[in-house]
Amino acid sequence: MAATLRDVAQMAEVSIKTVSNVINDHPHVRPETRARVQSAIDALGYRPNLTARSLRSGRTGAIALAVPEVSLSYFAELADAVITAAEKAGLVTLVEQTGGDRQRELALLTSPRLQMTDGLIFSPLGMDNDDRAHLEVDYPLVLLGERVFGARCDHVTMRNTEAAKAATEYLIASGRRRIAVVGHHEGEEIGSAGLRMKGYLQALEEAGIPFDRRLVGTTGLWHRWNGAMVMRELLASGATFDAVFAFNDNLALGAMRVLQEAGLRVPQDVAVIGFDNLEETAYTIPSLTTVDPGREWIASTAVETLVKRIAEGAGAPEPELTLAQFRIVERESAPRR
Amino acid sequence: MAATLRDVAQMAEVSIKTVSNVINDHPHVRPETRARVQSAIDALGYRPNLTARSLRSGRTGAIALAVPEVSLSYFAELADAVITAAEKAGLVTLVEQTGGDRQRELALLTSPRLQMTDGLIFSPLGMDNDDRAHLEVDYPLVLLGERVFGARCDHVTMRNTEAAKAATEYLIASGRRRIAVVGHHEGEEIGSAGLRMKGYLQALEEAGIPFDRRLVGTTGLWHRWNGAMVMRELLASGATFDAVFAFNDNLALGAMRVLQEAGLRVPQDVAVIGFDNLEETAYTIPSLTTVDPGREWIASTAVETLVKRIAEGAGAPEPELTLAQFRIVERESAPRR
DNA sequence: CTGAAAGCGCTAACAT
DNA sequence: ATGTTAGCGCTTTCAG
Repeated sequence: MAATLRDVAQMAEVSIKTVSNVINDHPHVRPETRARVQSAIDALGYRPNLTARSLRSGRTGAIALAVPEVSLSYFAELADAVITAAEKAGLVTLVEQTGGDRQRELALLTSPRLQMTDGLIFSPLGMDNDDRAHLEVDYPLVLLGERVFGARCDHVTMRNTEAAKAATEYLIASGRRRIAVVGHHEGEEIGSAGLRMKGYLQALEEAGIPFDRRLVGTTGLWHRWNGAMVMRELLASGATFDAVFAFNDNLALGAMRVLQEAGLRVPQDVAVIGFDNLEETAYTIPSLTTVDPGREWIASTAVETLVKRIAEGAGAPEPELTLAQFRIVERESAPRR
Repeated sequence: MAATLRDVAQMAEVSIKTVSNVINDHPHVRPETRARVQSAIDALGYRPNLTARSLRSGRTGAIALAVPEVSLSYFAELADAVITAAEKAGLVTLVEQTGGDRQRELALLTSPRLQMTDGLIFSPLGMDNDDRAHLEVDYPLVLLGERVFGARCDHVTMRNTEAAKAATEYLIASGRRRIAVVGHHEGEEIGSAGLRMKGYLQALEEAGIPFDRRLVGTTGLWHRWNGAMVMRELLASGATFDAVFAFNDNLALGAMRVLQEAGLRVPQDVAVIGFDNLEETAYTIPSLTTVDPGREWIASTAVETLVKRIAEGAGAPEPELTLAQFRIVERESAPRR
């Protein structure tokens, strides 16, 4: 059996309170007493029981991170960043997977499993804007992503439309005029696809380039394979284009591979720009020009925001929407000029 | 303030114990009483306090998973599998990152943060065999990976040498004779590189193919970029080969890309086989033949083993070494014939 | 500066 | 079938 405060107190011949004072670095302990207590702690190999501490203090020292799947590159890198940021704040991270399934997402929000944590960082995929009432929960919650806007909780996300517009403008500035997109979701207004499409359209319009529906590649999923498939369709359709804006890096990599397979040179014949700045995009051949949506910043800001909410308890200020800075990472697949 | 057992008991006009019985599905509760309690629970929105339950029961319902980095594909997919398996067992998973750093790995083993969990699934990278005494801890621990063998704790891992031998034999059976390897670690005997190299050498020897040192590509890190670099060196060296066995999929993908860039056809001119069976290898072009080392099985077995240990407490049977079945996944980069 | 004692919310042994 | 009660190990008033 592990040693308890009581054991230490007994051994050091002081009260339990004094031991507690020593452990929590409270002042008002005579150096001499402190030393005696400390040696008892060492002798017994005492380690405070965090569960008991949690019960008493109402804090667990853990946060939950809920994502669709950690094995998807974007979420893997997000999880890495969140875990690292949480650790710096002295918190451990408990990872939940929802599979991007609306039912599981809603269930998670009221799961007793969350009781083990002080708060939740939540990246839904299956929920939509009509579900936003479900996000009014009685524990600290920070929302990520672009499935839901206007919920009464803190929300940290990226500037999808602006970033997509900038990506498109970047291609235009480098002299491209016929820019295909890959990853469109028909009829979607919010959500990554909808918002990025909007940015693309804005950029075209401002540049006076007519929108050509034949250059739109539609695909629900955004895995590498989908990018390849969509690009095959575009090529087969006979459409001509000199650049591709893929709505994420997986799509871009799949599309790029098919372009090369078809004998088209990237970037000479077709420039390719992605979105996400996954680590591996620096090492592909050619390396991928992409939008860094500020993933690291989002992760650390989400943790900071959550930590603040946890500290505040109730009676806190209004929830905020915070947007990350993005930047275009220029690499080989789409040089600036 | 959240409702407690007491509040529910008061509202339902029963004792606290009866409420507890209802919640824990104990028998000996009259249906009528049960219904009354249940409606009080619903009315108050009562949710059991897991922290209190933990303190009382000595179980937290959480396990820890420690990996180098969740953003590395292999560990991302491992984490996905572990989290999923743990969830099936009613456990949540707390993810810790060590960065593959020996000091952090050792520190983690004695971290108070583990107090929040019932046990640990640990995949070290920086530790070596001499550190195995550190794995004798007083909580349930399941070791993964191939950095440490013979420690006094359960160990679930893959058949590295056998699988590597089988991969090499597969290439030989398909008619290849000059098989390059990518990912060698000079002088390593255990660890993924050492064990896989051993399997490669065994296969060559049994087939009567002389070992050619010029076909060995050495690289400490196993990212895609390293595979590309090593392959460039091999090609530049003038060495000739008709197949490549890469010690993991990242290396294989990097190498394959460089081969194609150099105008060599995969698999016609050079066959490529990897190791890991990452999800994305099914979707590369060409798709990658690779060794599935049994990652899913390892994850679920690790969780099962840990659950068993947790249930047993002390006075338990000897720790076991369990090895996953592997299989060769035949895809385009190295057809069977 | 230190000690005594009251709980945090729950479970389980023991009573009825 | 249901009620009473003693802690799990800690923090934290409140006294001394």
